[in-house]
Amino acid sequence: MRAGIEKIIASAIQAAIECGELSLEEMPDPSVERPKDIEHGDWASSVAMKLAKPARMNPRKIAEIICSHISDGEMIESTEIAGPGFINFKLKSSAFQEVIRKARVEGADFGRVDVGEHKRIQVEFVSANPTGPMHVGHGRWAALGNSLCNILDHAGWDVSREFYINDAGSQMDNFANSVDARYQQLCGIDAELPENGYGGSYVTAIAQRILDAEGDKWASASSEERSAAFKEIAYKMMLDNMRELLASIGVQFDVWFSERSLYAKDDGGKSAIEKTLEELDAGGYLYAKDDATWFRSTDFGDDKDRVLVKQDGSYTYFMPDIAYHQNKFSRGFDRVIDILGADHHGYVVRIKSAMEALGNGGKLDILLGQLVNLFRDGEAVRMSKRSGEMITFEELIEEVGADATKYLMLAKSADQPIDFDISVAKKQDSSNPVYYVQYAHARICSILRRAGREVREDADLSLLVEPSEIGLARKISEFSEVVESCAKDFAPYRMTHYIEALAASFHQFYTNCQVLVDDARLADARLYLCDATRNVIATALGLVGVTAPERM
RNA sequence: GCGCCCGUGGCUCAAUGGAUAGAGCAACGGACUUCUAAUCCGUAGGUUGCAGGUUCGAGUCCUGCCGGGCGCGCCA
Repeated sequence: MRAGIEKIIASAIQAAIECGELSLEEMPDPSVERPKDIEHGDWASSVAMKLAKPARMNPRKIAEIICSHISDGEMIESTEIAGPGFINFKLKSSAFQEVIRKARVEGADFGRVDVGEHKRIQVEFVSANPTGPMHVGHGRWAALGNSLCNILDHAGWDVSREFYINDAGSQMDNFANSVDARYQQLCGIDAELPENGYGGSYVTAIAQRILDAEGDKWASASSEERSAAFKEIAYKMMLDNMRELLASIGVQFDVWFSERSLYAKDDGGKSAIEKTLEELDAGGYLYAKDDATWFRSTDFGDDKDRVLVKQDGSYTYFMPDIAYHQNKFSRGFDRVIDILGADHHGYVVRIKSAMEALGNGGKLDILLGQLVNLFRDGEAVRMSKRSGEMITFEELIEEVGADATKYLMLAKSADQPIDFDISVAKKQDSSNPVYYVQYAHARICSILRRAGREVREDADLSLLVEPSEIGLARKISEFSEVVESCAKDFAPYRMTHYIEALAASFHQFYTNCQVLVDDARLADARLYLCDATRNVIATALGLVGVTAPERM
């Protein structure tokens, strides 16, 4: 639709230039937008105001010239010049009828656009350490990443979802030793948690599961043997747990990437990390100081250089991260997105510097999300009353429900912190937008059931002339633009706002227009509109990762 | 101190540089013998933190303040 209007304006300007009424160095951007106020038409252009200076003319005069070259064609009902020089377009109702038809016929493909041009994009998100349960912040990234991927796919990208498993660092040993200590304690052996060990009750639960499955046979093994074995057992348990939890809320990953693979030697006897290090060295970005190896990230705007290989010869966490990102690009992605918590923002310049040094600058985007604070009845809570420990994402889902949790975590821009009030999120009333939009869907399904007949393909949509019918159609027509905008700005929250506006348009229509009326032709047209709306709500909710219930 | 993010009705948030700054919640007043009232309609509520600047046009961009969050390890 937008493209159509842009074309009309561009050719009108072209025509004006050709007959000498306008003189311009170059063609301007058509500057087409949706007016906020419906009084200003369906579409508007501010191009005349932008041309005032280069064309050295009064903007209203320019608007008049442009308008005189616009032929109404199939879409435009009328044009109007308003305010300082806006050109306002009113569309023919046939344009809306066409949108309604597409909205129903195209099903889950409605609103697909092609901003991605089938290029490959990878989104890495959640990537929670397998040494502890997912916290509520991870839940936000799960909701955000999943929805972003859905939207990018709808916008024509070839999307790959990835979870990076930090399974190689010293924290894994620490975790294994913590499980070991609990295991020994369960066996009646006097053992103490390592310093900085993991004290959470889930560690004891894992030890208990090992004890249940394998008995106390490990008690007599050497602590090295035990630790090595427990590391793998506990790791698998944690990973399975996360995988199941994420799958249960509809978040699936294409790739679970193990950090360990970056240490694996290839045929030439070198690991990915070693090769990345050599590549950086060949580029002249490394130097030695204080028995450590440093990366000259200040060359790329970082405020200090970063250590890659420590004095003791081991790598900093940053080193495998560079190799990992390099690996992503080696897999041929045109673009790569990391979703991280705002507490990692210091890391952004660093990793981007490394990618620039390795020739992949500009292809990496890092989406920082602000943190989630939990409340209950307006009071801040961090700890669970029951366990006395941090409230996990799993507990939150259990208490609030996956749909409401995901929706509410998605509904705010990523750079706004979220104050998530559990008691508010649990309310199933008008204060909760999740139910507002789901109710619209259920209401439509109810009408369709009541109708007792199929929606007619040949319904006469020209009978839809009431303001709330046109308003609903207009809202439906915006869908593909919202998809585009969300995809371009990596901003799924806009989709939730759109769904709420769409649901509101439907509820208004429902109040103003009886669907199942005696006039069968009118009823058919309205049923058609209902079914089209139902499809758009379901599709949009699918993009945000929330279910569209048929009954409530 | 330095860096990143944020300051918009009482509360939670919107607003690709565009027209009279919009929704929801809360408050108040209306609408169910009619397809789901988890809904709709109406009223009230604002100097967009402050001060400059750029622009035909600034909540939006730039500079400087004020206020809040987060981060500044050879931890991960």
